[in-house]
Amino acid sequence: MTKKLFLLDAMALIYRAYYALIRSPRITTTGRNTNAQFGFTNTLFDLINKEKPTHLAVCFDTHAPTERHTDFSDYKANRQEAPEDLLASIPDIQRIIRGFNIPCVELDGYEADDVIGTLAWQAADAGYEVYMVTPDKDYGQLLIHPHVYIYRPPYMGSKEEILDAKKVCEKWDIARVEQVVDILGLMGDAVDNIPGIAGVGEKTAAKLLKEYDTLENVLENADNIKGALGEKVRKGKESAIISKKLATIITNVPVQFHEENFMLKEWNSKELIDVFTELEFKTLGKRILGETFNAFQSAPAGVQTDLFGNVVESAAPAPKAEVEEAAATGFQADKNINNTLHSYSLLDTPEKIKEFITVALQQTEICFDTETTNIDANEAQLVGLSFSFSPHEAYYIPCPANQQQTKAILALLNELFSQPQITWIGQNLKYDLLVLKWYNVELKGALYDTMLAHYVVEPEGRRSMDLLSAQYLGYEPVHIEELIGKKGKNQGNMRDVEIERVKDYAAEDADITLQLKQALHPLLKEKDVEKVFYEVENPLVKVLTDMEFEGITVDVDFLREYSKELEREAKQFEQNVFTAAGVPFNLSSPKQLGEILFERLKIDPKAKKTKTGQYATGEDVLLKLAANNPIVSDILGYRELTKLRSTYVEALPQLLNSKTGRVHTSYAQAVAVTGRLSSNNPNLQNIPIRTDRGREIRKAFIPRDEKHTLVSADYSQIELRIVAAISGDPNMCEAFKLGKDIHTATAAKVFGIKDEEVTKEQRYRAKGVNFGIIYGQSAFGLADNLGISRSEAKEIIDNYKKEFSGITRYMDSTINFAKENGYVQTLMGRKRWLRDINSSNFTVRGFAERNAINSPIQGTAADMIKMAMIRIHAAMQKEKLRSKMLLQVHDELVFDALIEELDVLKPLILENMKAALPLPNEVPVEAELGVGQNWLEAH
DNA sequence: TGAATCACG
DNA sequence: ACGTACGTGATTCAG
Repeated sequence: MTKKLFLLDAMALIYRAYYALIRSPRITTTGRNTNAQFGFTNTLFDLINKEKPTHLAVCFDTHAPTERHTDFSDYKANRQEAPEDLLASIPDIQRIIRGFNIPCVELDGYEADDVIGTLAWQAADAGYEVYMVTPDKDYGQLLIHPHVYIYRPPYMGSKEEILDAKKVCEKWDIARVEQVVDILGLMGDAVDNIPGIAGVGEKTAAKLLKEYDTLENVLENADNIKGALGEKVRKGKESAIISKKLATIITNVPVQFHEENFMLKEWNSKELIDVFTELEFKTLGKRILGETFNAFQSAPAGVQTDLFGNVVESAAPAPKAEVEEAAATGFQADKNINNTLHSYSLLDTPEKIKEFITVALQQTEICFDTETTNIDANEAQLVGLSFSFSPHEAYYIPCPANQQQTKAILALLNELFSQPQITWIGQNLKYDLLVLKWYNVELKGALYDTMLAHYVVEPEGRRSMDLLSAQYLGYEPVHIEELIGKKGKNQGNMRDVEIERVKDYAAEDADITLQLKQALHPLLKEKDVEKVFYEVENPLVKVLTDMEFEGITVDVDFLREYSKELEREAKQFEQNVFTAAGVPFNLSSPKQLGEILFERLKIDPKAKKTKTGQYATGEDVLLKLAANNPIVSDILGYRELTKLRSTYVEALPQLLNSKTGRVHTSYAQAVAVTGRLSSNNPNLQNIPIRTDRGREIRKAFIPRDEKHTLVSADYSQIELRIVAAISGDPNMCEAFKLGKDIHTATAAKVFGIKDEEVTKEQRYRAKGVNFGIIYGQSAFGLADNLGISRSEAKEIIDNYKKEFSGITRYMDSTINFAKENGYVQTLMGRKRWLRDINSSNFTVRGFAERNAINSPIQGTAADMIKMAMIRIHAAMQKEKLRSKMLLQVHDELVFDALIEELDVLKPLILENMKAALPLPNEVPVEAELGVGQNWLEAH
């Protein structure tokens, strides 16, 4: 058997693991970030399992300076300090490596690539196949030696990749691997601060080498190179020579390859168990160490769940002697069970489907998933359905392109779907429900959406099924890209993929989702978020499905006319700006605009720059300059009109559904950390209203026909009512109870006058403070926002704090709660974790503190309207109304109302909105309702 | 792909 | 001394 040596570039892999999960970091209950430890361990374990190396070593860099640093002081000079979390992970990772009984190699004065290069060549000389495990392309130069390869572990959905000399040459577009150092010398490396030749990148370097073969030859012939490139090369000669030297990996480092040291040995399980327990690697620990790992786990104390997440009696922890024995022996883990032990059946005849239905009818919980032709559920055709009710077992029913046949299959399944006692489990069920609704299929039972379970357990970060599977099951499922290719114009269609492959993919999805449900289910209780999950999020799914199915009618002719008008006016503004500037330029480019305003016209000597070094030209900046510079109002005018045109007026008519001719937005139910919905494709939650020209666009949203009219109902000052209610501040509660205008009442208190004496300006300022409170604003921010002095702002805030001391108390106690518990929560128990709340960094902590104040307010409002939607939806069904709920805009609901139903519908909406979530301290909830021939009129 | 800008609550 | 309001999504430019 050939001997296979794997050499791991530790730091490169650690960095990659850390940043791969940066958007949804793994945090332990004690607040440690374990991205790097998790990712590295996963990679290492998968590698051992899959590639079956006979020999293995991990190479680290040391802190000692290398020859490269002494020769060239800028080397790696602009490399940023690694994040704290990442550095803290290194000792853990070294413990893990020790646990696997793998040697760590490091040598002062040399970098990991030098050590790896030297060992690789020695081992290859000794007859090994050597794989250097790294994402770094620079290693390509070492492939001069046959039997040495680069192994790039799987990353972010792409498969692992083994690079030989030929593949490396293809990647760089060069003829021989020897040229890797030449290309690096020419182009440099921004990460390591290797300069190369200024203005020469990868493509140019490859071109030069095609002609001149080596870097030295390029430099010798510099005088023959024409044009700007020749100039660059002549200027960069010296730099190129240094760069090549820096990029050359040293292969005669004083290390010796001794094969007995690098041989894979038995693991030190005790060490591994200790580290994994400490890092809270539950599923990963189990995957690597097998069932025995559970026996060592103390938390959660002996709780295990059965197939459907019900708590069952757990086995007693293993006796001490057994523990010692297991630790002493060491043992290899089972293979990835998902790959080997599953049974996925293809149900491609009516008989098989019927047989399946008979079994499925016995179940109370079934996991299912649809395969379709389109990511837009409203345009999708069904390609197949998969089901699972037992882990590692799943069924796939293909649906032919012939829609009649597909309907016949669905007719068979309808008996199953209409069972009221079955709970349907799925990941993002709204999608599947919507696809089925277009086939007239409706699910009668309750829903259990794993995406939403994860949302309430961990509202931040992403939750694609692939990610959840990796995180909670330690298993990487088949990626959809492997079937239909990457997103883009060449993306294929699920319909064209071989049925066997779709079966494996689809069945696995249902299987994994079922397992995910089991993994997530105990966390709902652990984190105490069951209420919001069962009473708010899951029941909302069917409501949103129906809203997305309906869509809203858009008056395209009106928009076309309006577009022309906006274009005409925008041109005029643009002309005015060009005239004032004395030169035409791209007014849509903030960069060019900044240069014109602040360098050419010099309208503000104190112009501020953004963090990227450009001039800031945002609306707030420009408004301050508007008084003295007439050009500014033309710029703002242009901005307003082009924004309206490109984002709404031109975009909306492109998004009409092919079947309905209406616009169907999609609501994201698991995106906003506070619990709000968000709307996309198109976003119908940001249709203009604040300016006259913008507001016009609302006229384009109209009822579906002459028998209908639009109804809009919105909560009045809901967030401030929630502040009053949960803070219990007597003055603010009182104002609401008396039905006062809250901003006027606030102004009266703050300025010490009667309600009737409050001026417009005073009310405006009080409104500013009220909003500031909701966001945790400072005096500076208030001053900036209201355009008043800082001292004035401070006085107002001080008065506010005195008059509404309950609110100040609430803010302080909320922050304290967050500091002690690490989270804040809404009235429905929706939580947001604030891991930075105790940070020593002022800015970071400040951000967390403002979140602590704002999230319960914004989140409670979100809970309330979601519950109102569920109630209204149910009441409309009960009354058999044919009017439809169409849109939700955070505190507003829009309906297509059958005119004859208005008398029933209006009170039904208002009463359910008000009663959806009663507030403490008897603070009343008010809602208002309007009717009109378009959205503007109704609002 | 990220930054800047701006639409909404 | 520092930076300064919460939550979203779409469009445009530019590297």
